[in-house]
Amino acid sequence: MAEGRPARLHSTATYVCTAWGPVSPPVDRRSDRPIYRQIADELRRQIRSGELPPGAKLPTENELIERYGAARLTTRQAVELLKAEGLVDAVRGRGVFVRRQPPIVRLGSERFSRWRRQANQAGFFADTAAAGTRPEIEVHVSRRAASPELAERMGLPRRSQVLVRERRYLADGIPMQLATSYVPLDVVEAAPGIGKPNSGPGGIYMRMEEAGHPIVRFVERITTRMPTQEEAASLQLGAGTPVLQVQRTTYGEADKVIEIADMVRAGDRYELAYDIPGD
Amino acid sequence: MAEGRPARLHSTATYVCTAWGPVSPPVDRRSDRPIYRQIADELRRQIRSGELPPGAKLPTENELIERYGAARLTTRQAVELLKAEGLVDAVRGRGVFVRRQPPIVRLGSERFSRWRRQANQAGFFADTAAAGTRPEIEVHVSRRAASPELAERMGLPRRSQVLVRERRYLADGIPMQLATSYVPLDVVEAAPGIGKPNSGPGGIYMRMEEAGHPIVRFVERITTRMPTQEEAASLQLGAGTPVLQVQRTTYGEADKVIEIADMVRAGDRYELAYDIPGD
DNA sequence: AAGTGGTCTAGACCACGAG
DNA sequence: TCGTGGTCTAGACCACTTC
Repeated sequence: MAEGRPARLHSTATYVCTAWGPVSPPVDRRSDRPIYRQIADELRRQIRSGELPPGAKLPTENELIERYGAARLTTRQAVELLKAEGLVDAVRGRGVFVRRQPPIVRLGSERFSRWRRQANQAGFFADTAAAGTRPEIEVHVSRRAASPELAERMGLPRRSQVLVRERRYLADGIPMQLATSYVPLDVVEAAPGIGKPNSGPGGIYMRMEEAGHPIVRFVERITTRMPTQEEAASLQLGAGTPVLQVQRTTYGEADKVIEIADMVRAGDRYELAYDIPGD
Repeated sequence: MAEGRPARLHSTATYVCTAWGPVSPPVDRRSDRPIYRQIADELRRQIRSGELPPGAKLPTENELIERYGAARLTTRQAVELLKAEGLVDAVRGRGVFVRRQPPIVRLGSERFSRWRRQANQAGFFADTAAAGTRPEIEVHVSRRAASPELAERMGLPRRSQVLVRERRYLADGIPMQLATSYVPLDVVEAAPGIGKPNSGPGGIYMRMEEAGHPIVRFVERITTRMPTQEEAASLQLGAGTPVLQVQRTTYGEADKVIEIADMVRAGDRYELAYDIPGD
């Protein structure tokens, strides 16, 4: 395309300004900064400044090629950079678009209060109710021998059997988090509801407290990292979207570990809040 | 290179096995999965399995080209994918290496206890002492008018002046976090040490409590995202490394906000832990 | 000097979406 | 059908590291 014609600035522009030079800042080919980074810098600036608001369409590859006089791969490298930064999404056949920020769910530590559990205001259903979204939970329950690491974390003898609850949580059909919980079998025997896919109103914490395993405290450990390929697919994460990894330990009386929960949450859809006493 | 010769598997391999087919799983050119993804899959598998342990050198581009019979750009795309996932680092002139995991600093909420403050065991110096590393803090102090958003967060009238403390924290010369704190001027007047770059033993929280502004509670809000270019440079983050963004609000008596701290922490160097009471 | 990864060009064919 | 982005090839020159 455009063979034999002089490079133009915008495929839809009038010719008036083409005689005066580029409208978009041209690349400086003598600069140490690679051309693809210069192009990315300019697009990034336009996104940050709001010239290209969320949902806006970036120039097509052919437009970038004409605008900056670069090869196709060079313009693609620029867009790849923005994709890795989580700023844009490419859709084959349509174009490249500035990413829209999804609504953020705020999880406060107050949602662990006993009052909430007893009022059936705890857990994912309450989280979605607060956000006005439709909850959906995929559950798989099994029993298996704990790995040495897991047994260590739970204070159990090696190779102890544990109940395993694997879940995927969705709000309005959008995957929010993956979670795997492990519960010692003596706790499950005291509160059989825990072993069912649907653990009933108030969730497994309510079942535990009904069965004489009051919850004394939780500890949550938080890290972040890029998702594995499997996590990115299961959570439908865009490129350049990290995950929050939350590892929760639930303690009953006498510091007994009554649950371990390993969670992987979509990093662009959650905000976690914690209260810390001043003394 | 290798013009006119049939593609071989390893540049250093004997010819014995080449008659039998590739040693590394070959790419399936009829598969729907792009070749560069197939190459990345194989390298990722070797990294996860420990065949390529942290610090190990990946095959060079020329080796990958011969091994998989692909073009140079195709093998580069595979390595680019692994870089974006944070699994490897490329060093010009040397090669591509499996990334080593840096030591992780665990921050527990107990470090906010009054006991720690009074024993001078609070803050970044105590964090590094626990980790056995040498602390370094770059501080810039200024005063400026609060933005409307900041005034809102602090419960101050619009355009109020606030003290601004901007810091960069390093441990053994490695950048760990960027932080900006805002303190209302009446608190600074009561506790002038807060306005000095070195706020003295126990830090600004100790100064506040000495000056009759006891700390009642903290709230920390946590999100994750990819760093900006500036943050990635300042924190010396490798490709594919997200950040933890922590926004802390410090409350004094009568729910007065006595400090706001916005922190950006290297996502691969921190683990945050919080205690949550069971009631 | 040789080998490594970084950048760039000029083509090609394909799958997908919209008109 | 046409324009879009996705994949792939076969070259080229460069900067940097190692020997």
